Amino acid sequence: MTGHPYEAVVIAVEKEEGRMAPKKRLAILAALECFAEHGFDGTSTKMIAQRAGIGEATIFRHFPSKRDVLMRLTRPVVRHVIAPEAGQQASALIAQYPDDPKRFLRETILARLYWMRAYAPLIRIVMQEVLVNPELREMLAAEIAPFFAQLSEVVGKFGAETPAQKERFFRTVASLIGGYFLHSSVIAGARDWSDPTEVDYILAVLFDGIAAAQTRP
Amino acid sequence: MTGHPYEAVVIAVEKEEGRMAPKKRLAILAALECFAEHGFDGTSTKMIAQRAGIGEATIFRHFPSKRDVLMRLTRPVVRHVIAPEAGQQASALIAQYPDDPKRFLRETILARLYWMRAYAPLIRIVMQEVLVNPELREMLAAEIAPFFAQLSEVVGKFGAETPAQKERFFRTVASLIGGYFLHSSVIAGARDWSDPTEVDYILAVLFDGIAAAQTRP
Amino acid sequence: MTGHPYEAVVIAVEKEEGRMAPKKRLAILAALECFAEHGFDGTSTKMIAQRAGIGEATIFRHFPSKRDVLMRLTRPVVRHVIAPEAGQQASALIAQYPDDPKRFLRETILARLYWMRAYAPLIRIVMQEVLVNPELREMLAAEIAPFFAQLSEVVGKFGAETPAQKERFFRTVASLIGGYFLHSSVIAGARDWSDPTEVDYILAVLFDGIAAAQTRP
Amino acid sequence: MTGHPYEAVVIAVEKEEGRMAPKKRLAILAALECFAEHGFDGTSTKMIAQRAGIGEATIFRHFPSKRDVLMRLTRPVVRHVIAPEAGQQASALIAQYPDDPKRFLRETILARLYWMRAYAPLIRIVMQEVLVNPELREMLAAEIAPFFAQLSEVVGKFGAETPAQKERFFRTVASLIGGYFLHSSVIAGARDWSDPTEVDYILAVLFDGIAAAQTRP
DNA sequence: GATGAATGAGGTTTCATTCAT
DNA sequence: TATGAATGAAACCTCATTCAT
Repeated sequence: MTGHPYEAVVIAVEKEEGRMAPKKRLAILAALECFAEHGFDGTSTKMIAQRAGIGEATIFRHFPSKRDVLMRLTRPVVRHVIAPEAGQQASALIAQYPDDPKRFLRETILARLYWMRAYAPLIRIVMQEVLVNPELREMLAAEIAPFFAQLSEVVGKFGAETPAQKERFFRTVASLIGGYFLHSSVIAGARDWSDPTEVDYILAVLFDGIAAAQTRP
Repeated sequence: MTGHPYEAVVIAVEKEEGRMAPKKRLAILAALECFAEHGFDGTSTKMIAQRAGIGEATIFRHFPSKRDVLMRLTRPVVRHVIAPEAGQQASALIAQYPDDPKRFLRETILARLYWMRAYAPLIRIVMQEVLVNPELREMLAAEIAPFFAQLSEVVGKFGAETPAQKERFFRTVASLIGGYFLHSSVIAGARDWSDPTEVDYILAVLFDGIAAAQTRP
Repeated sequence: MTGHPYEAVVIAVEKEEGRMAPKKRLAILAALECFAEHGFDGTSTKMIAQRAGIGEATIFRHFPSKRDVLMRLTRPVVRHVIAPEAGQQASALIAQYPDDPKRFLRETILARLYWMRAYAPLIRIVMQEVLVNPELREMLAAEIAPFFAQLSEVVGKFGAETPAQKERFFRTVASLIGGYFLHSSVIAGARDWSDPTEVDYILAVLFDGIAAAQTRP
Repeated sequence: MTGHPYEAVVIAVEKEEGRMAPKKRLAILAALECFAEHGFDGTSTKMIAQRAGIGEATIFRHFPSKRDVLMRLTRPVVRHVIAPEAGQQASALIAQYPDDPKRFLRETILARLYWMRAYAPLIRIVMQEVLVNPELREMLAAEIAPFFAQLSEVVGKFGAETPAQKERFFRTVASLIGGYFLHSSVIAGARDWSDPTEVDYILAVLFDGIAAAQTRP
């Protein structure tokens, strides 16, 4: 993660597509920056090319369309970082805290948040685009499903046994994390936030209800 | 709310701007549909005009710009319906259930959801645009603030006393409602959903924690 | 046919689509000139706009695509001039020379040639495009079919009775006219040509064979 | 002519330029197919490269420009096959049928048609491009002239003595063959055609007029 | 109030071609 | 020999918006 704040994305893309041409790398980094600043529709390919210092046509040598630039950035980030790496971590954590699902949940959420922050701009764009782009929606669903499956067992320890219960469990946790992420990065991004503190609050709500959660610092 | 599913928006706008020309009404309804289907940037003024069966220029007789179409639809909905009407309801509910804040919260949330469903497409667009459109963000903040202020007292009954605690309280509730709304309208919109059932689940989580919530049907 | 050499095309298009905006007229005339000079693919919409002295976007207000410009020019010319007007003439000529099919054929061919010359550039482009553009091919086939049907009877007087014989008859005559048209306009366009003389030669070939035809002037 | 239907073109080109690199051969075959399907302007170098399974740059190692691909395919075909080989055949035929010019013409036309079919896609492209590409036009004129000169004497036997008469003679025959070729390959290509039958029809027209020709099968 | 006409600016994408390897 | 990478130029087309009627 040296050199460029989004270098991690390049690495993730390379894991997927193999070593890439230098200008393709530049294109990806520039696209990320532009998308983050102006949103997907607010970004033109010319913008990307100029920021990357490359010819506009070069983008289209490496990506068949502008839409594809977003997809090909998003998929590796989700797959290689959010999902499988998360999967590894989840396995490790399950082994580490076999009798403390609460602790396990805490660490899992914190790890997810860590990566959401690392890719914050991309996450925001995805959150926005996903409401309007079915292709992206399907891709996300496909990538996230295995992660959910893996967590299925642990979720059982919280009393969620039927698929419906599990779905609600995931929705609840995802809502709380997502809500916090948006609050802390979009609505009140200027403030200082302590992820562990907020996650502890979320967990307190989850385990003891919101009233009890207020007694936390 | 007869005639057209989004007629309610027209009524809300008329409360703000007075009786409107018939073609303006058509423009609004068409814009809502288009925005909901393709997002704000994915919608062209030509698209709106065609769906409305009016001339493209007519849109600009009634709205100074495309951006204003969205703003002038959103503001009345938020102001006249979500916020103040909600305020009235909130006052009534507070009076009605002075010693049962839990019940009060339930009714309040259900009422909010009722209106979210009535304006579903607009809500979705706003959710999407708010991430990328600061003007919209500020407008929303300004409209929602008084509503929060009004609820401030009740929130105290749940142990949220400091501003920070109140903010977290609101965030938590908003996240859970928002998450449910998206789940039930975007991700799994085809399914049959029972708002009261799901709200009861949310409340169970809020009051007793997620494990206890699983014992519900 | 005053004002502009291709004015006739505008008139034909207007018969089809109703009175047109002045800039649409300019666009059509410019498109014709450009197509004639550089072919369809060799002509850019920018070129057309510049020659017409209008904005490029104006072309697309009146025609959904560049391809459509060609189609919408070609169809009226073929329909209103080559085919039906030809049909009227054919009827008149049949009536005029009921017992002189040779004379009838002569006048018909001469009239066709007259119009081919009037729209020479368009005819050339169509001849070129038709080999590669199936849409254009189908359109032409549909427009020409009724004309052939109408001539069917006269053709019988030359001994062509079965459909196969009629088809060969048309092919033979069309080949000779087409060959002459290309020779006189593309291959040796600079020379002076006398259409009546050449048509008489063609007819001589048709009626007495090529050897006999040589005795003509 | 095994391996690939257009192999004959490769052989003709090799007669001109010597044994060629394998990828050049692939490029030629692919170019022919693409040109035939989409026309010259409708074909991109990328298309050719993809169909040939080679790199786009490889085309430019073997041909200085896209335009040259067409020219370097066309010239050998015309020079080595249509014209000189035809010349040889013509000499042989003149010797073979010194007193039967009609028979001579029949065999000559049939031989020409045989080769037109062998190079059908190229012929079609040339027919199309020649209308818009003066360079190609001049090249063709230069290649065909000697062939015409050689036939000049025989043509005299049909009564065509002055240059003007000869030119008309060639035009007439070329028109009828060209018309038949287009009819049988483009307009009604799906049907079964018997070249000898149709050539006999053409000859009947040429020698006895169209009415007499109808009595043929 | 309503709109057809018009457009400048800019969008994404394709093109034929060059060059370093 | 062969090609992946790269690109300037230009292609077609769309956009939000103005204006005369």
